[in-house]
Amino acid sequence: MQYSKLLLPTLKEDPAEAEVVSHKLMFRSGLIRKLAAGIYTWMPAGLRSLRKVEQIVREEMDRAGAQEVLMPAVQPAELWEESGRWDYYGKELLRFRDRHGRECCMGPTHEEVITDLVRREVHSYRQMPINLYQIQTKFRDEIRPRFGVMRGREFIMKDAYSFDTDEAGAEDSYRKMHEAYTRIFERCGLNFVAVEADSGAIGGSFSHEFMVLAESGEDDIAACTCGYGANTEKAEIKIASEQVTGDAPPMEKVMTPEQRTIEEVSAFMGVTPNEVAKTLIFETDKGTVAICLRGDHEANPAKVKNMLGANTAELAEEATVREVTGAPVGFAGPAGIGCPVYLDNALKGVASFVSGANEADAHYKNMVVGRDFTPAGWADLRMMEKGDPCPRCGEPVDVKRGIEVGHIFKLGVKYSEAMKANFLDRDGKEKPCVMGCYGIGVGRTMAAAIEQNYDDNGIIWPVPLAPWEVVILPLMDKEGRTDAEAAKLCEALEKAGIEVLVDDRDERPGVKFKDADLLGIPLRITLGARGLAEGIAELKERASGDEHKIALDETVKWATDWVLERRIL
RNA sequence: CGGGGCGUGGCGCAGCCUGGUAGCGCACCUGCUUUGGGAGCAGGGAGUCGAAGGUUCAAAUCCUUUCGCCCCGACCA
Repeated sequence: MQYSKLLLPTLKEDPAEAEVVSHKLMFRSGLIRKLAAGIYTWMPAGLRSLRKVEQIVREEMDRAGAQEVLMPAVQPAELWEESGRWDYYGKELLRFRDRHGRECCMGPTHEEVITDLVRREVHSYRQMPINLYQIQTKFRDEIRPRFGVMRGREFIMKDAYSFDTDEAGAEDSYRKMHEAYTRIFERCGLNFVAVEADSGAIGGSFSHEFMVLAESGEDDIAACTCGYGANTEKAEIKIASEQVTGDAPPMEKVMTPEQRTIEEVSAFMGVTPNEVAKTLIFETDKGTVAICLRGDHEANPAKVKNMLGANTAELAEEATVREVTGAPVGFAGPAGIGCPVYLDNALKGVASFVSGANEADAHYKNMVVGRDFTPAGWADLRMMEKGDPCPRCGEPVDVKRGIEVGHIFKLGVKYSEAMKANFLDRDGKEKPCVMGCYGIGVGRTMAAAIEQNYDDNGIIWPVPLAPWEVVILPLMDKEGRTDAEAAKLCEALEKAGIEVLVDDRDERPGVKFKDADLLGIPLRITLGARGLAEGIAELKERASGDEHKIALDETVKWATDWVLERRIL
């Protein structure tokens, strides 16, 4: 491939709008261009990498016995009404009407479509297990798209759906996907972990997320040396559940004008934040509740939802807070509040604490559970933190940042029951299919690879994802020998099955070096007048920076071997 | 949606406070020189200053409205 004929526009400067490394580098190196918020065009070089991720995904899905299909992007509202998600899915679902006034949406996911397909075509246990997947454009009207293709509104996703006759079969399908995902991310050259996760809006009984470890990740994951890993919103916190008691003096009201935050209140009262209980008001579809946590802990809405069996749980508006507490925001407390109060288990370790008095500018001290108020219940309601005990082995966990590149769910019969995707079993009885669904963000995986592999000069592609494996830089010379050698070398390498980019542009050497680094091609071959005079090519590895002077007639073999060793199959 | 910020040649920005000629760097085109880490000189093309109203002799600049985009919070591959 000749650079001079490619649309590969590189930029010297970072785009003003980009924040994270992968977004900056994908933009600067000409891989993507933006059309609108969260909507991107894949440029030729970017598409090559994207296709490589897709191809790895495709090969591993096929290897796991899944069959590729391609479903429509536009979906009729009726299916969503049937599953119950037309009302439930919210504004993220882009809805519109066609010319006849029929309601439609852009598919954010395809459980409805696939379930419809399977209920029409699969009627017997003999046709299962079956796993169908596609690699297709999804649209989710995110409130705030960001980080380039990492959180776009339109994005490419691989989604797979398995159908089994029973639980055991479904678990086997799930395990196969877990294995396939592990292979996929290994082949992409990524450093990742699979962690237990909350199943959220998709629903279902359990799920795992595949997380690429990177500082810019949007998720916190708890990891333990014993092998346990979980999203911190999912991670179960097991602590001593014995209530600590002490001889606390009677509860006493203290005036605390303008002291609202935990820091302010604890400083004012002369206690540490873990002796203060913070009270948060949540509005849920099961009613308004108050959650009490130790002052230094963070509330976990996912656990609040799960405790109540609610679909939604959001921090309440100021008006609601005033209504239940009778005070401005900042003075809520468990005693005398106008809604049920649930306490986080960690408060069992606090004999008496400071908390809001549900009155402007006032807090109580020496507050004791049971004596001064009666909670509606105790539960694990907070985010796991670094140092909390591992639920499996009890050792302290570490917390790291991760990018969610894949998520697998065991769905059970949620959709098949709602949409009557039934089959006749061996015993002649009609039963709902047991489902699983499995997603991979294809573009996000590519961006995650960049987040994990870059330096000041640009991208450092893992060989399996690089748009080209080798770049040849013929430097200018008067006789034009370097161009001729480059063309010869390119042809020979391509014949050997290597993907080659020749920078045949009429540019100065510095420009070619900079662009080659920026684009992150794993192996660079420089052909200059100096080297040619000695009969050598200069090879440089992008990742390590190691340089090798190789005789011209051995270059093809050397480079081919180098690349083949690094392809992960 | 709440909070903060930005819209000026393709990209990155200055100019706006204190109205009066639209400017800089990169990129682009032509020529000459140069050629091992983003060259130099000369010449050139390209902007209804996001849009619409208003104030004014005069608006990129002041006022109003509106659209778009980015960043911080709640959602997710």
